[in-house]
Amino acid sequence: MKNKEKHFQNRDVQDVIDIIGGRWRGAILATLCDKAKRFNELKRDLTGITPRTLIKELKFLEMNKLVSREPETDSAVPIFYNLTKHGKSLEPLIGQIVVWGQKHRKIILG
Amino acid sequence: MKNKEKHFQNRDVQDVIDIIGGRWRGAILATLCDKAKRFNELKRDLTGITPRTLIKELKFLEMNKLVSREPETDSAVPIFYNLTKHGKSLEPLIGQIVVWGQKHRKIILG
DNA sequence: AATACCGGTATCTTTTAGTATACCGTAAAA
DNA sequence: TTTTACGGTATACTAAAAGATACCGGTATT
Repeated sequence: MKNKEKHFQNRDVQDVIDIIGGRWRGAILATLCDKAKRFNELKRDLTGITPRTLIKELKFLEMNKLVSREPETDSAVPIFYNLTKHGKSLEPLIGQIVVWGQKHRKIILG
Repeated sequence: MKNKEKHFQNRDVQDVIDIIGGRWRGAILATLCDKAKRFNELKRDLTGITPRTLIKELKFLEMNKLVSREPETDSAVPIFYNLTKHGKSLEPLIGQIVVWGQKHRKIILG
């Protein structure tokens, strides 16, 4: 197999799935594409998520530099979660995912 | 919020994650982007997968019309798994995922 | 005739992800 | 001053995914 023709490494795909996959991460990122949100705001928007899961996923996304929690300095000011610049770079990808998903639904149902 | 500015529905993203997510599905699809493969060939390429998991995921992908198992007619001819046309339509998406993943790795490690 | 590969299935155990629910300190609103 | 919202933490549980391992009938190979 020539290098030019070489295809995706499994790991490459898996790395990304590990990040945006799972029950909630894609949804969290997608809803933050909208705007920065506060903890309880997220909890309301992501119907059914428990605080434990939410905080766990947010921390994971923070660690992966996709989401920021601001201000880092303590107290007095309300805390907002937002996409980082890096997180925003996912937006077109998520957009394409959504488009494909809608097409897919038609094929499966139609 | 104007409709034009309306953002992704959580469900849209989740639907797709449900399909390409999970420990192996992305990898299976990615490796089938390469070429049609036989069961044991897939098993070798997807290092560490058990036959139980492989057959389960293949059936799932078949049900979702992303992968075909041919020939359907029984026996005598070797069985190949391949992407369907619909499955192939995932290829650009997977490509974009891979690109983003590589960029992401640099950011996390660098 | 024996061995090995193919395309799986069956059973059991472990791991992981997610759920349920209660609670806590702080701050602002009523 | 009692209540409510915020931003979580703690503990315990459950269900789903995945792994380990053995096995099986059919075909091809030696």
